[in-house]
Amino acid sequence: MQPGSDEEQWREDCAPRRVLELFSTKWTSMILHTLHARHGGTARSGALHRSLPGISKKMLIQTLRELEQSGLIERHTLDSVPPAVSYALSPLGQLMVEPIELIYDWARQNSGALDQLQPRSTSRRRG
Amino acid sequence: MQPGSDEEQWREDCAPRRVLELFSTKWTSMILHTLHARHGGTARSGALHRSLPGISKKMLIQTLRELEQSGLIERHTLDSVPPAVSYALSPLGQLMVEPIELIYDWARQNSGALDQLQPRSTSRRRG
DNA sequence: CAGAATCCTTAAAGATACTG
DNA sequence: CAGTATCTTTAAGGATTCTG
Repeated sequence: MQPGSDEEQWREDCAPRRVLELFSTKWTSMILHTLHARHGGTARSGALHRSLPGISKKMLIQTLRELEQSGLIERHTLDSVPPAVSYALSPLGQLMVEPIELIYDWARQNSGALDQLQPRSTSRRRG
Repeated sequence: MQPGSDEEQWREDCAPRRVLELFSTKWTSMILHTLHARHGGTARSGALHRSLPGISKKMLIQTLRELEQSGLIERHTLDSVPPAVSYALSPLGQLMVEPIELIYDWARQNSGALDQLQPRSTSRRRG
């Protein structure tokens, strides 16, 4: 088609790819979605864990750390015994929830058509 | 929030997760996007390869095979020498391009804010 | 040109046990 | 409750070589 038009989007580091890279790890988008859609933006670790059936404690904490380092969530701790820790979407995190909800909404609206989607023979992500 | 509301979306096999799983492999969404946005839905293998800087021939063919098996693209071959093969978005593929373009559009519109996104220390996806 | 066949490296994810 | 520390598995992705 137009070989050289809008060259930025083919760069390795363009915005779309950064967003998609965020979606490429198993739990990232699900945690952000759950935090937003099920907990209104803030939740304690345990509550979040219970909202995410199938996730291991390790993957939960690890992903939360990565999200924190990316500036998408904030970790708030109440120095009590037993410890109480909550995670909240940062402003940037609230922004990143937008495309995630776009996907969720679109997918739910098209779930009928998506049933035709054959799962890949390879991959199947070691779940 | 509402613990038990809309229980489907927390299932392992819900539509949103199937879509996101498709995005989880490195080249899938980029190939579909390129096929659509740069080639109008159909392209020959070589042209596609040149439109995707950084992809290896192996990953291109492998991902194309998976997309074909998922019913998202169709492989058309002209039995000539040298061989000519083209790949085209199927109706289902054209549907799946929708959420991909949603992401691309959203990301381009918010590329400024996305510059704040810190890359994760781990991961960095072996590219 | 389009692709198959190997080999290899690493990271993503899970299991399990332990700590304050 | 919230989190760390290992250990292991496996598959995703890449490099290279070969073929019709």
